[in-house]
Amino acid sequence: MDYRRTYVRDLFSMPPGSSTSAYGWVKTRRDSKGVSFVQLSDGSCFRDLQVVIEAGSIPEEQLKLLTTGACVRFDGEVVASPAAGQAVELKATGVEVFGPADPTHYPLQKKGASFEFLREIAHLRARGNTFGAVFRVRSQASFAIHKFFIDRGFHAIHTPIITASDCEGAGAMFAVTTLLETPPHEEPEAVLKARPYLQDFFEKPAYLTVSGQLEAETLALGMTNVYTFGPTFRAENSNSVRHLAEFWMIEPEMAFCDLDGNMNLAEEFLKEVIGFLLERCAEDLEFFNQRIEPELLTTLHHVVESPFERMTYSEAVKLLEASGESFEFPVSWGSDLQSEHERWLTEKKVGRPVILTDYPKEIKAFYMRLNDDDRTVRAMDVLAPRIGEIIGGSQREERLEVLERRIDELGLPKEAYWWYLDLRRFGSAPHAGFGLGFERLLMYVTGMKNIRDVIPYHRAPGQAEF
RNA sequence: UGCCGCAUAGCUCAGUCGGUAGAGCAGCUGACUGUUAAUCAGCGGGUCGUAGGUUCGAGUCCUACUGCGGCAGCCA
Repeated sequence: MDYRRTYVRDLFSMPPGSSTSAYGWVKTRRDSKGVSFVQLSDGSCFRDLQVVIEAGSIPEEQLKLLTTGACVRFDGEVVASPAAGQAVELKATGVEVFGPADPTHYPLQKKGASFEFLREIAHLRARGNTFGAVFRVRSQASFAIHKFFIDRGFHAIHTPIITASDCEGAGAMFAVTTLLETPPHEEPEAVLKARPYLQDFFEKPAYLTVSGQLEAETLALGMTNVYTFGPTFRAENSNSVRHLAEFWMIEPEMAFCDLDGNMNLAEEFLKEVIGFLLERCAEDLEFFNQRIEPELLTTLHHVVESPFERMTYSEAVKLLEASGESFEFPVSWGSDLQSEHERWLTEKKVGRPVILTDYPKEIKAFYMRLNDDDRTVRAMDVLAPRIGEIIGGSQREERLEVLERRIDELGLPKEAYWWYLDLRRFGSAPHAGFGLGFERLLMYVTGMKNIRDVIPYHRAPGQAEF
């Protein structure tokens, strides 16, 4: 056995008469008087292979083992199918059962199960249509993202996953410590209190990263265009269909780039990645369009073909105030937009992705470049129909005095930012970048409604099985 | 974390006014020469999430707890 062999995907284009083997897992078996049919899947593509087993061609006791979930190899001949539903099929001459699956205990069945149930058996769900398709799209999307940046001369960089500075300011963090190596019955809280952090592994508090942005900026101011694509952790107690405690984030950072350039990159990025997937994952996306989100292909093509709407936060607030809609939360300049506001803008008002810019400085991070009005910053959020905010970014504050003033205003520990401020002290440059949640992109592209269903094993409050 | 909802067969669900539980699928047995979520006949399958309470009687009403889901917030 070798990975270089025929996959189910390949069988569909083999000429009738070819002798071959097919490895995979049984989805269903249908029996008739003199013939049985097995749907075989190996995850190499969306389609199943129909295997035809004529009576007597394999031993009766082997046939009985071919139940849903069983892992097998069929040997046989590719033949033109006489029935509708598939062009070719495999006429079996032999079978080897690698792993039977007792049908009275195997939790999957040929009929669909709820996503909630499948989450509980996440170790088996990749065998079904939906999750096979999700994870194939995830793989291709990952490739498309790297290709997009590498094609444009960006350098892939790896920012640290463990960070010893509490200054990223993007939400609650997971502590990283070796102080808990003592057995739990020795009361870890007491241990933590009794022993100063000086005795911990890093000799200071350490955390899992919530963003690689600040580190990415340091590489951009030396290598010009860089990007990260790695795991990110947020310890927020958030229980929603679009948040995870562990997720993958893409963060490009560009020197000699302003907010307009940043918006151009974000728009190009979404268009190219989605366009790539429309081509490369056509069968999988067709499935999502039929079974998950009826408007999927229409909206994806629309995103690829039409320019994104761009407006300032202030313009958006005016539109919302004039909308006549009765929102649960009132709209007023200076407060952050609620989900319902973002949804109205992108779904009802514009009907395609919208980029909002120039938010009030009070509701955005300290590192965003201050506008001349001294009230707004060069921030941008890309909002997409169905899922809301998909990208958040900004032009960064490159002026040392302004950045120091912002840090002081917000009462942040300036000493901790010494290296970040050094960038502005020595050879500072206008620069910009954004962050994109990989799983949010996958939700958008597949139409899946819950972020927990676009990652193999989700991490959320109280959820760390597998 | 707040609000709302749900929890009944392996899965998806129904269960009326409170009267000791039902369907489809899956499983098992059989029928059928090519099926496509095959079809047809028969069979088995339940401590109704847990613990209390009200009642002659609770799947059904009440309380608490647990689990899950949705919405909101936090954001990517």
